[in-house]
Formats: sequence, C-alpha cells, structure tokens
Amino acid sequence: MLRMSTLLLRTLRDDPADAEVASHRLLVRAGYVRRVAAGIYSWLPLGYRTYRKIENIIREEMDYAGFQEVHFPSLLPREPYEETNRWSEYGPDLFRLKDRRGSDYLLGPTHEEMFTLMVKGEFSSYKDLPLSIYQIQTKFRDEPRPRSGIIRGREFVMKDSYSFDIDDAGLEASYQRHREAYIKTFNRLGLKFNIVSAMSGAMGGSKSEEFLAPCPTGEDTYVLCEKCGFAANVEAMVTKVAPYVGEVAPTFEVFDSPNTPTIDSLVELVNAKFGGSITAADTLKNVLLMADGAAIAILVPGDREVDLKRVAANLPGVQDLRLFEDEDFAKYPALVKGYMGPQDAQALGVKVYADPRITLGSHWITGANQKDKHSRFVTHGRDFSVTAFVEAAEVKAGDLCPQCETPVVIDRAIEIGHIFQLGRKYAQALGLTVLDHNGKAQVVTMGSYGIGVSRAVAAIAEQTYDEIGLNWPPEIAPADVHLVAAGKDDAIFDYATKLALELETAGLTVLFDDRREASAGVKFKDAELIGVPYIVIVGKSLAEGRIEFRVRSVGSKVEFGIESAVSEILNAIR
RNA sequence: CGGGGCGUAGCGUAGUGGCUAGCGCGCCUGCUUUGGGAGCAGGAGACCGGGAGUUCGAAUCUCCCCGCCCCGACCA
Repeated sequence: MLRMSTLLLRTLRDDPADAEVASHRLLVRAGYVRRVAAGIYSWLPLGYRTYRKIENIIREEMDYAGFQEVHFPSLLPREPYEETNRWSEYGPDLFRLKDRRGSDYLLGPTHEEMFTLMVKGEFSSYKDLPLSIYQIQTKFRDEPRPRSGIIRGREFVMKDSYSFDIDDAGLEASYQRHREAYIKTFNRLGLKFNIVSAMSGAMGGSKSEEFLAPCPTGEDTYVLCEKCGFAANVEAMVTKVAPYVGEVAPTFEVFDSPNTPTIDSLVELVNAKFGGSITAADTLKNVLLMADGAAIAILVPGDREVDLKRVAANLPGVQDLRLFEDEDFAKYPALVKGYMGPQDAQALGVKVYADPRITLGSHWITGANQKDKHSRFVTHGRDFSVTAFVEAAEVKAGDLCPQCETPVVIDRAIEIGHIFQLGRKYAQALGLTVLDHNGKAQVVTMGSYGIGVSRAVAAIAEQTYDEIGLNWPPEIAPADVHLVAAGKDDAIFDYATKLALELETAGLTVLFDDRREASAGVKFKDAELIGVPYIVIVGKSLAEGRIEFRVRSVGSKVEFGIESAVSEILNAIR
C-alpha cells in the first residue's frame, strides 16, 4: 500500500517552465520524475513503480522468448571500443573519462562489444548457437541536444539484445523471434505502434525495422499507407514513377533570365516570357552538395526540396554530406549559384545524381550555367546524363505507396524499438568465431535489438494522457486502484483504511489518499493527475452505506454498497 | 555547432538605475471550513546563475563565463 500521507510526492499546480511536451509536463507535475541536469532525470516513487512495471513486462517477454538476461557494467575500458574503432567513430556523443592512473574509460552508449566478447570468451562451437542474450541497462550518450524530457535523455535505460548465429538463415530466424517478442511486448504495454522498414545506416547491417509509436510530439517522421499498411521511414521510402511517355522536346535553348536565382522567380519569368502556365514542378532544381570533399549535384523537381537525410541514406559509402556553402562556390568558380544546370556537368567535373522523378526522356527548365541565363527543353538522356538515380527529394503526403500506389500520409512517432541484422561487423572486428561441422572456424553473424525502456514510459504517457492528467493502462499504472478518503469524519478514514487493507489482501496495490489535511477537491485533482485507472472514493455516501467507483479513462462513476464493495471492485477491474 | 529565448524562494512569476526584492501555489502555526486545487490571521524560506566592470547606488547597464529551453544540424 502506498499511503499518500507519507509518500515522497508533491504534485505541482503549474506546468514546469522547461517542459514542452505532454509526457514531460505531466510526469513532472504528477511527481513521477524530477530533472537533475539536461537530459538526466530522477525517478520518484510513483514514477519508479511505473518504470519498473514496464521493465518487468519487457523482461517477462524476453524470458518467455527464451532470451537470457545478463548484466554488463556501464563503466567500460577503452580497449574493446578501440578494436571496433568506435572509440573514435562514436565521436563526441561518447562520455569519456579517465581513472586516477590516466587510463581511458567510457560510459557505455550501447554494448555490442561486451556481448560479443562475452560470447567469444565462453563459446566456441556451432553447437552452442543460436544464442540470444539481453540486458536492461542504463546507457549514456552525450547527445548534442537532449530534448522532450524523458523521451531523449543523455542517460536512459535500454533493453538491448544480441543474437548469435552460425549463418544467415539462423540470423533471420533469430530476427523473427525478436520481432514477434517485440510485438507481444508492445501490445502488453498498451502502445499503438507501426513497424517500419528502416535503413541500418552507419551500424553496418542490412535488414532493419523500427517500432514507432505514433504521437504528434514524436521526433521521427514516417510514411504510412492507410490502405495496405505499408510503413517506412522517410529515408527508406521508395519513389514510384512511371516511365516518361511525353513527346520528345525540341532542341534545348538558352534564354535570358536576369535576376532569377530562385525557382519562384524562374516560374514567373518563364510564364511572362513564353506565355505558358508552367509550375515549379516543370523546373529542375540543382542542389550542390559536398560529399566527402567532392562536389556533387542533386537533381530534383523544382517543387521539392532535397532531403539530405534521404540522400545520405541512399548514397552508399559517403561519410560526410553537407550543403554547398559560399566558400565552396569560391573554390568552384565555374559553378554559378542560382543558375546551375546538369548539361555541363562532365565539363565542370561534378557528378550528378537524379531523383527518380527526373525520368529518362523528360525535359526541364533549368539553369544554363551562366549568370542570368536559363535553358528550356533540357532533356534527360539527350542533353545530360547522370551518374545514378538516388532517392533525394523530400517525401510529401500524397506521394504514392510503393506497394499499392495509394497516396500515403506522413505521421510523427516516437521510436520505441529497433531491430536489425548486424551481420558480422563486430564478430569480425573482435574475432568471434566458432567451429562448424567440419571443424573450420566461421565468423558468427549477429543481430541487435533495442527497446527504450525509460522512453516507453514517456511514449505510453504521450499516447494516453488527456486534458486533466496522466491516464495509464492498468498494467502500467503505479497502483491498481487509487482510494480517496474524501471527508473528515473518522468513520470515513476508518472505513477507507479497512477497505484499503481488504483490497491489498485481495491482491491489489492501493494508492491510498489518507491525507487528513487535504480537501476533497485537492484529492480528486491529484487522483486525476496521477492517472491510476480506477479511483475509489469513500466519502459522503458512506453514511448511506455506499462508496463510489470511477474509471479514470472514461470518467464513469458508479456506487457500490459497502457490504459487497471488495468483490464489486474486483469485478469491475477484471 | 548555427539561429532564437530564458535564468529572481521547492514550483510558477512581477520587478528596465534608488528605501527592507513583490505576488500566487506549495511549506509551518492557530482558528474556521470540509465532494472539485477552501477562508482568515501569523510565519519560515532568495549569495536575484557566476565573475569582472560602469556608477554615489546594480536583480536592473556593459563584457566574459556557466546553466536551461525551443528550432535546425546530429542521433537509438
């Protein structure tokens, strides 16, 4: 039983000034968490109970799936991370420290190295595989910008699993087992989620999916087809285009276009000059990028922006990608800012990549690579060619689903889980091999699977809260019932105390508001803020032998007679 | 790291050069009240983020530093 008269809890009437998103605001107001530093939070009793419920559900489902729990240190030596090159690759996001002798240590941002070395130290035969092990651990990342309270911290708790298999088929099976365990876990947590195909990016793997919990304050944008259920990270969205079937354009021509450095001004000028009604979609935008120190041009239709994330995710092997800056133009005097066109790319020494919408045979209005001049009828395949097609343009709502060609919607979400097939990168780097049937050493293939445990608290809060406070699903709430003694009479407190004990005896956890000094109104407001799903009120109707039972999520109120109160409550809850 | 904003009591805030830094919530004492964040009276609680400067005088002006929030970049 949690007695509010003695609980370490102070609810706040005002929103904290530094909290923007609902989960942060309400978790602070309801006394679940307190901020210690940017992206670093303490859990108070109520918050920690909810946190632990989530952790335990995750643990149960991992154990049920046959994965084995281990626990590694957070404070780690430099060497293993040196071997996988992450000591330097991880960059400034890694919390680093030195011991008294000056040796380098780090606070683990993720634990691939430890898991891999653990298996290497213990196992050496294909007969030991497959193996899946996991831990629930505090992770440290010195985020450039922690934000949204609990959602993105510098210290956070993650459940991370790793699978070890002798071959690709084994990895695929381990991956599927995790996928299924994740679906069960998130369903139990009461989270709405979409599974979205994702790029594995820098981690060096292949197949990868994210579990995204839709909510307006989420920081991930993804594409969803409401018809066929296709869902993808914007980076992984594939553009559906039909081959060009229009007429062959006339020979391209250059025309004067003074003071026309933008798409809008170009559209206006062309329509005035040639009397047409072209739009930005008829123009070709040439965006210059620096890719690992080399200039490249990206072609997209004039009505779309270049999405750098998409380009980076789809241009293999490029490490550093950024927009051209004025200094870069200074280094390439032949590139005329505002008047770029792909026609002279070879001569200018610039590799050109085109968004798939720039189909072969299509023609465009674009820059003439001379100040104050543009060209029209510039035709792909005739007047210019490209190094490759690359997904480059921003994804917009209404773009066609690559599976069923229905217009897609764009939604926001919190990433609550990520599963991916790591492959042999870490096993290779750290020398994890096992002997196969023939006694020959084989490099093990790995999968890596994460769930944001502390983040899940915030994600559930985000998906369930309402105007008056938190509103937990029963499995997650810090208590099963919130019992309010509303009144001053000893009779009310005596009965409420008795009822609280009976409910506890029946197996429920009771958050008992036994504060003598607080008014009924205060207690009701606090109960609503705290968000326990069932509220029992012992108050004025006790004189007639009745108590009140409310369901937080729907706001319903019914009365039960005290002689059957416990069984009625149990009934209503189950 | 770029852009914007903010730092005054546990929380929310007022105070743009002048007396003892004001108010609300919360906290303590007493009385009253008692089913929707109660009333009255009395109280405790602030190195005004830090440092340097300008000035007879600085929460207030200047410079530097630190911290925090938001947008972007980046990221599980």
